[in-house]
Amino acid sequence: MHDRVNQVAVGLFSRKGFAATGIRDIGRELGLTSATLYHYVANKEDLLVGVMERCLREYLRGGYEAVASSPDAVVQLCRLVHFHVAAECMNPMTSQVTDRELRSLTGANRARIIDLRDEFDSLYRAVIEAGTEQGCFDLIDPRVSRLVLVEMCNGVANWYGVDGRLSIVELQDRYAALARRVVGAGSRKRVAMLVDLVPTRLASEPSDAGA
Amino acid sequence: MHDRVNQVAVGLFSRKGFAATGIRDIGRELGLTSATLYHYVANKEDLLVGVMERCLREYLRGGYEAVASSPDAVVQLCRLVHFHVAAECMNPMTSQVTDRELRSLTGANRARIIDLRDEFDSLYRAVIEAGTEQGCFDLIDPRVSRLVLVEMCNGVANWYGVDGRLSIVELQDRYAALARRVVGAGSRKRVAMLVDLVPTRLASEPSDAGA
DNA sequence: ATGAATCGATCGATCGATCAGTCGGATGCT
DNA sequence: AGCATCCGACTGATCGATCGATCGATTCAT
Repeated sequence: MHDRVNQVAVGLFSRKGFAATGIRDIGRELGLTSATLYHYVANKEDLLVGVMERCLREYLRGGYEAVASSPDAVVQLCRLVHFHVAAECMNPMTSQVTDRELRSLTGANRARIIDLRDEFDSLYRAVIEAGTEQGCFDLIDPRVSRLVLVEMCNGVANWYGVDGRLSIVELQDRYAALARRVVGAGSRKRVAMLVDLVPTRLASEPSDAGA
Repeated sequence: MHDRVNQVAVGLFSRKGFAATGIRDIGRELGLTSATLYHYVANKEDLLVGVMERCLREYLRGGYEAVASSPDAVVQLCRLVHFHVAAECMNPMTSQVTDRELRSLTGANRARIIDLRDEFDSLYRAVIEAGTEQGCFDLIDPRVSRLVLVEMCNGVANWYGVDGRLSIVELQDRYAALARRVVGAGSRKRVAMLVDLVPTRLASEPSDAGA
């Protein structure tokens, strides 16, 4: 039941935003009273911060695995982007909420989530530094390149799902190729992708069956 | 005074979100009662939709000008990205609100803003089609490339201002170079930038003097 | 005197959250 | 088997606060 609460909440947070979603809205969609909801959740912000933290930890898990899977910076980048894109596709609503609702958090919660998000960004920073040291990147600007890479991958969740003309695998390949262009790593070298590096379908991601 | 209302509103909408911002919050920051605010604004949603529409119309104005300034698709892309990036830098909060608060609009307002946003996206689509016909682009995927271009430019507003280590001009050049890489238009050809294609500082953009 | 700007008071609605209490099934004791 | 107990799920009622919005009245410059 905890999962169902998270799914319904993420669905509403993603569609209407955290502040515009009432405790009663979540309960109604579950056939519960708002009072009952407090049996599963301490308060509204804890519900949000829990979703965001579990999402970011999954991103970090896969991100670290992708970067650690090879010493070659080009391979690292391709695998990181591969994972990032697939994770966004499999959890579009959860990712959207995690991306956009930072402003709804207060105090220590906000600080904790910011740290996790920064830690994920640092994976891209590490890959870019590795590529620079290895001399296999032709960077226009390290910082701007990193911001563009993160932004373009995060953006997938904004349209994937409503526009699913491409499969996840097709999208992964296109994004990896684009990422190589962004960092100036030619497409000469062929990169073998790990098939066992699979993002998790988060428990907070709505099944879409109710949409 | 209408401008000051818009500026304060955009500042709060950008920081806390539309739904989490109360009418009284806006008034307080202006030294006004919530009742007085209704002398300048019909209602809360009209305040938001006005800001968004004026923002998008400015984006469209400059976008059309950029694309119409040359028949060469590479030049069109560079100038479009140049303008887009500069507009985001000069109006980060207004752009952020326009990007993120679509969900807060209802009915006809939402439809109207979606149309304007789609019209702006179509500028990128037109440039990509022109580049394809002219044979000067080496595209990985037309649709994905367009989404990535729009997303990476829109993303500038998310960090510019808090991290202003680069001037607008420096950022424009880096983004234009990255955009050429994304569409596979080599950096061989030199593109002269129009200096008179300048984005407007919107009346709704806070002066930052109060921050 | 006309009209824009401003106010305090107030409307009904909704907000997040709390409370005491009901219900049914599992558990443990005799 | 019979009874007591406990606990998780759940509820209606209600709290104080705040929400967007409206009203008549007042101020003030032209």
